[in-house]
Parts: sequence; structure tokens; C-alpha cells
Amino acid sequence: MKRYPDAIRILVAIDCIIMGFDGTAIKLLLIKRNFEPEKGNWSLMGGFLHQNEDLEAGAERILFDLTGLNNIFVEHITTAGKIDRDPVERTISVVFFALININNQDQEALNAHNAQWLSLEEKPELIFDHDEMVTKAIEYLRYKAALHPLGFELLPEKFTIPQLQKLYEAIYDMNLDRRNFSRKILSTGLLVDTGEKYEQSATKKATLYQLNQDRYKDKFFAFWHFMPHPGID
Amino acid sequence: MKRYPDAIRILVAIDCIIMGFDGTAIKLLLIKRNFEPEKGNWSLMGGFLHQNEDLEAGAERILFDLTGLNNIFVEHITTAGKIDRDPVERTISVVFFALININNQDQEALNAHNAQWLSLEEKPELIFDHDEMVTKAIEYLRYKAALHPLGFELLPEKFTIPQLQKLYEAIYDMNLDRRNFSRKILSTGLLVDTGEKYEQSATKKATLYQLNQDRYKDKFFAFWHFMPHPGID
DNA sequence: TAAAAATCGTGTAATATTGACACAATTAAA
DNA sequence: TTTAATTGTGTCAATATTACACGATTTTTA
Repeated sequence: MKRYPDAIRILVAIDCIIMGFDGTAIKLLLIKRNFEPEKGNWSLMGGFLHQNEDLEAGAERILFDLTGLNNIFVEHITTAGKIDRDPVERTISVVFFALININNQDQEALNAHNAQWLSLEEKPELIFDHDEMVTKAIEYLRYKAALHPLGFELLPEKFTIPQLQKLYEAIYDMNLDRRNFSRKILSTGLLVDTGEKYEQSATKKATLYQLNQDRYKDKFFAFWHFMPHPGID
Repeated sequence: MKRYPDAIRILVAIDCIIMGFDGTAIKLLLIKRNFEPEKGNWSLMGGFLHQNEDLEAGAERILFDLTGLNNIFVEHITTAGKIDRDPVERTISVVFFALININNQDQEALNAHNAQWLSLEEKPELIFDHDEMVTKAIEYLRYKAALHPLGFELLPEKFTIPQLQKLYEAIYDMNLDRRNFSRKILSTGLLVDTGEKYEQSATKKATLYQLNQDRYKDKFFAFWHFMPHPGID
């Protein structure tokens, strides 16, 4: 006996946009489906919501399943609900956005799922409305990175300023002046000099920094004015 | 015969956070429920998704039902899916955020739904997880208004700079310098002087401006650097 | 009728930030 | 030991921001 007898009940999927950074480009973790429908085509990693599972828990389950990673940065970004978005049966998809350090994941788990890291340029067409979801995720990343230093989620714990700059250049698809970037990022006080140097360099070794976690939390809303605005208009 | 036999099917609700601005404070349009569950308590306006209805269409239907308004600014902001969020039956709620001009709505429709405009300070406790939704909506408004000139959605078509300033002051709960605000907002080139004056003034009549729609679209991403940052740190 | 009170519009000067650019230092490879 | 690549730091002019002052307009009130 249902208390809301007239309302419809439909499937709830969870889809995850997983982004990583390989030092040069932003990459997406995509899977080539080996099941129907759309077998053989590329899609985001996803699955259906379970009976006794919160949405976030579902996203974490799916991410762990694919990458073997826990405790990764995940945020809900949108929900897709077009009537015919899944040809089989009406399904709404709750979309999550995850940022991971590309070097951390479990290669075996990736192979088991037919998963591959592809840059945004290499991205093939995806099934259903997954391309739209990716577009939203990129927008969201640009938004957030403009206001918050969240780019750090994509880097190793210890990183150099040139690495961070390349990340921002990849996010916004633009070139930044090395010297001005350095001045700006250091002035936030968010970076702590570890005293170490990045050894895998063929030339001058750059200083390794790490995030000042406390300050990062305090300053979460003080990171406006980040990207340069050369001659708006 | 179902193609996804193991997956669960659940209810999908749509809840709307409707904000308006009365010239001094941001207000929420809330309803006092005259139906179970939680009869007599305050909640957001909502309803269940219909069979052949997209999510956005559902939100627009619900908004029209309550306010008699079409073509209002609506955006999906989050989806709530905690297992027990609805005590009757598992339901996920797709949450939309609407900004409306508080003077436009249909008072009869409001009365029929037991609806009332309440400022954020007056806001009673809401049912289920609706309070969390409101918190998210306020965050979202602050975010967006920092990057985009979306505050205009809350004002009449013709408005004065002092009105716009009061709106921003309400959004960010802070005081802005009148002269600097005026300079900054005019420098965006988004405002067009209508040549008219705001007549309902007890003192000097302020100039009425309206939005340069074309420029608004062009400049949607050029509105960074809006709020002042007196001595960050 | 004129002064008072409130609010609007614009200007200015000190300071801070930004963008453009130059140069010295470090490191591995040639 | 030169060369090539890259890092770290500094300078300066242009621009933007902040704090603040004054005159103008309009209704109310003395």
C-alpha cells in the first residue's frame, strides 16, 4: 500500500566524471562498455543506485570499484532527467564529479573495466547524454578553480609551482606568465616550501611545495581574483 | 519484462527554492502544508515528477502552479537522496532554484497554496531536508552573483543603482561603498540609462537603468572581480 | 519661504595589484 | 666548458581599488 499512489517510480543511475592531470593535459577516465545497451561504445563509469545506499555512497562505491581508491574528491554536479535519455527505460542520472591524482589508481581495476584515460581532445563520442555531462563538468571545474584553489586535488601531495601553473593552463586552456603566476600563487600564503626539490628534472630543479591545509580551509572563500583578465572588452 | 531487473525504482520529487527581493532583504517563498505528511509545517514548494515530463518542465509546472509566472529564471542546483529523507517512502528530490521579481506574482495563487514570502531571518524550520536545500541555494546565489550579473533577475526591468546596491548588500550581507559600487557597476557597460527617474522617492530621484541584454550575454563570463576585498587576511 | 534632512551623482588622491618584461642561477647534455 | 632548457626573483608603468568629500536634488518642516 503506497502513500503516494499516483506518483511514478523510476530508475536512478549514478554517473561519474573522473578527471585527472598527467602534467600536461586534463584527462577523463572513460570505459568501453562490454555490456548492453551500447556495448562497445564509450561511456562514463556508472551504475544504479542500490536499495540502502545514499547517493554519495553510491558514487563512492562506483569510484572505488573502478579505481580502487577511497577518499577522493567527489561532488555532485548535476542531474540528468530527460524522458528518453535511456532508451531502455526511464532513468534519471545523478552525476558526480571526481578529481584524482592520475598516478594513484589501480591499473588492474582499470583493465577489468575496460577503462582508459583520454584527454579532452581524444575524447570519443559518448553514449546517451554523457557528452553533455562532461561539458558541464568542465564548466564546473573552471568555475570552481577560479574561486577556490581546488586544482590541488589533481596534483601529487608535493608539487612545484610550474606544475601547478601547467594545471591551471590546462584547465583554462590559456597561457599564463610564469613570473606573475608565481607571485600571485605565493601571495596567497597557501603554499609551504618543503625544502625539497623536484629531482626528475633535466634542468634546474624546482622547489616542491605542499598545501597549507589549515590555511586552505580558512581561505576557501578568499581565492577570488585568480585568473588574469587582460583587457576585458 | 524489465531490462534492468535488479535495479530499484524510486520516487522522484521536485522541490523549488524561490527567492525574491523586496528592496531590503532576500525573501523565500514558502508554503504551509495543508496535507500529510507534516501537515501544518513549512516547506518548499514541490511535487512529484510526472510520467512524461522532463525535470525542468516539472520545475516550471510547479512554479507556474504556485506563482502564475512563466519564463522565470530557474536552475537545477542539487539533488537530495538520503535514504530516509522522506519518512513515507524512499524519494530523491531534484532541487531547483528560481529567482523572481517579487512584485509580479499572483496573490490568489499564493493564497490557494498557503504560501508566504519570508525573509531569511524569519524563516521557520522546514520539513525533511529542506533547510539544507535552502542553505545550498544561498551559497549558490553568492557564488553565481560573484561571477555573473545574475542579480538583475531579482529586480524590476527598470531599476536604480542604489536598488542594485541594496540587492548585492542583501546577497552578501555586507555594506558597500555607494560611490565605488556605482563606478564599478557602470564600468561594466551593462547598464543603459533610460533617461527616466525613479519617481517614488522622497528625496533626490535616482536614474532608472535597464540591462543591456546583448552585452549581458556577451559579458556573462566577464563579471569576475565584483565584490570588494578589503584586506584579505 | 527658507532651512533642514535625506539621498543621489561625481571627483580625487593614496595605495595596491596587475601585466609586461629582463636577468641571473641551476642543471644535464652536448 | 659551452649550450640549452628551465627556475627564481626583480622592476616599472599602467590600471584598479579603496577611502573619503562635496555639491545637487527633492520633499518635508520650521
